[in-house]
Amino acid sequence: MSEPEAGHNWLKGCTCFRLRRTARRMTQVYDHHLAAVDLTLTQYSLLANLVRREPPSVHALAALMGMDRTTVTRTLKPLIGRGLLRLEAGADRRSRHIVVSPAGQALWDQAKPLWRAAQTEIETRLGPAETADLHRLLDQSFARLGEEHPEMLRP
Amino acid sequence: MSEPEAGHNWLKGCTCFRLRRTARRMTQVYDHHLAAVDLTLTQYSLLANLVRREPPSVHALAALMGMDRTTVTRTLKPLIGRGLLRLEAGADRRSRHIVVSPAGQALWDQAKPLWRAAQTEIETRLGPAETADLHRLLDQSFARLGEEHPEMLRP
DNA sequence: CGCATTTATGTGTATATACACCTTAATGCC
DNA sequence: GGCATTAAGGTGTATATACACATAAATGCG
Repeated sequence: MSEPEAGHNWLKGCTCFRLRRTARRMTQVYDHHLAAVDLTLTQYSLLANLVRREPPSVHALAALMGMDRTTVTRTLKPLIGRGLLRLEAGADRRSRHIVVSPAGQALWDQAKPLWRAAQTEIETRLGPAETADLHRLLDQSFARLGEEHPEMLRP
Repeated sequence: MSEPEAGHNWLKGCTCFRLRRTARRMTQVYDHHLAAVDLTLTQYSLLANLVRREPPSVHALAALMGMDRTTVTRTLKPLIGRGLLRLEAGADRRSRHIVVSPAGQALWDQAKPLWRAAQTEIETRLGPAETADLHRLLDQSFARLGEEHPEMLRP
C-alpha cells in the first residue's frame, strides 16, 4: 500500500487543531449569549473566579485560569476600565489583590442566567453523556499537560 | 442540602472554560516544538490545509479551518510576508487563490517532524485511548456546533 | 547588616480571533 | 441591457494570548 494518503495525517491527526477549532466555535456561542451584558466568555470566567472569594493576586488568578500571568494582566484591563474590578496593594507590596466592585457584582448577577442559557444550549447540542465525557477528558488532559516535561527537568 | 456550593458551578460547569483552558496549555506544547521553524500551531495548521491541494480561496480555507473569514486573512499575513505563501487572482475575480511557494513547501517539510514530536508527546501524556476519545468528542462537538441555531432561522 | 536571589508584576511586541462595516464583482430578474 | 441582490474579500477596532525583558519588593545567607 505504501501509505496511500499520508498527507492528510499531518492535520487530521492533530489533537491541538481539533481542540482549537472546537474552542473557536464554542466560544462564539457563549459570546453571543453574553453580548447582552457586554462580556466575553473569558471575562465571564475571570469574574467567576473572583466573586465569593478572598481577592486573589494576579499570580493566583493565572493559576486558577490556566493562563499566562501576563495574559491575565491584559485581560483584566478592560474590566478595570469599566469599573467592574480594581487592584489593591497587598500586605506584600509586590502583589495586588483583585477586588470585584459593586458594579462588578451587579453585572455578574446579570451575566449568570445568560451563561446558563449558553451552557444549556451546548449541553442540548452535544448531549448530556457526551458533555460529561468531554469535561472529564478535558480536565484530565489539562492536569497531565501541567506535569513537568521530561525535557524541562532542572539542571 | 439546599445547594451547599452553588457558586462553583458557574465556572466548574462551564464546557467552554474547560475547552479554552486545555487549548491554551496544549497550544504551548506544540508552539514550543514548532519554534525551531518559527511557526505557530495555527500557522502549521494553515499550511497543512494548503499543501498537496488545489489552492483554495480564503472563503474555502476558512471553512476548512473552522475560522472566521477575516481571521484567516489576518493570520495569512505573516506567512505571506515571509514569502511562504502568495495570493493569486482567481477566474472569479472576487476570489483569491492561496498558493504555497517553494520556500513554504521547504519549511513545511522541516515542520512535519517537529509537529510529529509534539503530537507524540501529547499522546504519551494523555494516553492513546484518551486521545482517541478526545478526537472523537471534539469532532462530533464541532459538527454539532455548526448546525443551524434555532434562534438564527431565516425570517 | 548587605548583597545575591527569588518572587510578583508590568511592558513591548507579535500573533490569534471575530464583529461591524465597506468595496468590488458576479448573478438574476425584468 | 440595467439594476437589485448576493457573494468574496479586506479594514477598523477590540479582546485574547504568550514570550522576552524590565522593575520592584521580599528573602536568605554569610
